[in-house]
Amino acid sequence: MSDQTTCRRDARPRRLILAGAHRQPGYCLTCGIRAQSICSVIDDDDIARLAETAVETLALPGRTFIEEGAPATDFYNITSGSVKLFKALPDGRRQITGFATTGHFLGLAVSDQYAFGAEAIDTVRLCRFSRPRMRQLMDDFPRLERRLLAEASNELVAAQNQMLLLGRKTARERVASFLLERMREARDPAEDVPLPMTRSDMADYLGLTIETVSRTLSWMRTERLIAIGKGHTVRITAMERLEALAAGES
Amino acid sequence: MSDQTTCRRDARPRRLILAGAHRQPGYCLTCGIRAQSICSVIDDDDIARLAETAVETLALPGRTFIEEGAPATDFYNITSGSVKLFKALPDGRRQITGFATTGHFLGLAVSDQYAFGAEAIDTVRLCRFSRPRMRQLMDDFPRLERRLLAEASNELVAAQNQMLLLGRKTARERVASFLLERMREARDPAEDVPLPMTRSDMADYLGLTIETVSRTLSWMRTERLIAIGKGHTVRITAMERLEALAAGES
DNA sequence: AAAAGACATTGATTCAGATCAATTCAGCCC
DNA sequence: GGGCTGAATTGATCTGAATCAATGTCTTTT
Repeated sequence: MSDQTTCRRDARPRRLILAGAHRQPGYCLTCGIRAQSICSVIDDDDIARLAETAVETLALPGRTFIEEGAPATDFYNITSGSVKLFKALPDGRRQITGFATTGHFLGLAVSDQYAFGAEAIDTVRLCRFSRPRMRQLMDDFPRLERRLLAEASNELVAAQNQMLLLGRKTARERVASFLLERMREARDPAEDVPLPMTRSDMADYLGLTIETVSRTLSWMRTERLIAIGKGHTVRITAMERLEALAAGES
Repeated sequence: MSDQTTCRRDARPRRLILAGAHRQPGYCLTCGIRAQSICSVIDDDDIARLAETAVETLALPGRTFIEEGAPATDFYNITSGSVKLFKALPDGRRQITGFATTGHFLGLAVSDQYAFGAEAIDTVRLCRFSRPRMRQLMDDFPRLERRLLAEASNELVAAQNQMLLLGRKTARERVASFLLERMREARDPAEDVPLPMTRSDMADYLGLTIETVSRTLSWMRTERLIAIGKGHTVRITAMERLEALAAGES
């Protein structure tokens, strides 16, 4: 009976992915707790009521599943994979406003249009809700609303950090900040930081060009701050100095 | 008896400013509706319960009432006046992440430290809550939580726009975007845009220097896009061209 | 294994905006 | 009105990152 108070459920064709579907790590939709954890607000009755509210979809790498400016009809929860969020100018200039991974919510707009686009980096599993359904869910599960507020607050803090980076940091400081952010994001055992995105994505995230990103990474290598590994990874070899650089202390 | 369902209340020494205190326009704390409007979730009993939850404070121009990195003990609602929010680097470089005016909430942090500083531009009237009190309020009034989520969503959209501006727009595009934003913010009858902040604030908001801001405004004047008025105002004389410039179409 | 294409690095040059440096202007307070 | 002070403008020069241009290095395909 312990499963009755657990968020984890197996996959079925059309269902609400509460968490941990496909045996991958995930977050409870209503409380934000990791997949295997107990989630007291959800029981079998709740799950039966919710079963038909969401559609599971798959987005292949490179697929833009949210178009900037399009009518904001749906709301998404990322079940696995990672996504880049961006805004663009008419002449093609692009700013990546953030990366989102497993457990993140997308499409929370007050406006009736999406304010940003979203594109799959690798293969992404998504849980899609209609907007009225989402409203219903928030009414039925107040903890969901609290969870969304917490996530929005965190994103706001991240956005403010990014504004400081884009408005006032040098190229070296930007790249250092980015590497440390990636490290914290992907809490691997070692200090090997995975960089699954291209140089172009890094540049569009940091407000630089691909050449400057590349040059800066090379400079960091010659300065023995990092070691550039095989297959889009970087090892930080002088954490203290990199942190000082990212914080703008040099 | 119609006052029982109205948010508007007169001022008392220590009280929750629900809205419209001091006969100034304001917003209902729980529903976000303007001062004079009906707010069905608040009645006299609620008001009695809430009466002692907040402290009204005054911040004089230039006063920093939230210190970046300080323990996040309080939560604020701006009752009147305008505020600049900012982050700084150790060497003094500064990024203004936004301006907040009447009705806005500040200090909504998941972390236990403030992620940004806040300084009064003019004289600011504030309604201050302790964090536990705020949590209590959110439990008692679910609409407050919804209101905060809506505000956070809007701020997130604004933050994404600002990231695009800081990462990818030219100085001219930045200043044009800023003027239009100010115009929309202060929906005056005429096209006279008030700019109460200094050139230094504008520069720190747009990721530029004061010289570049000044030069760009002068250029816009010679190009007959704007007319610079007396006492920190600007009149937009070529809306279409300015909008095209802000959108990056030239 | 070779070819093709995308992605990444490195070099040379340019330029938008920063920095340094005077003025000029707008409030203020006697 | 006449200094006084901080803010704003304007000019001259410099520089960090962009742009232009090869070259090099992975991946995928066949």
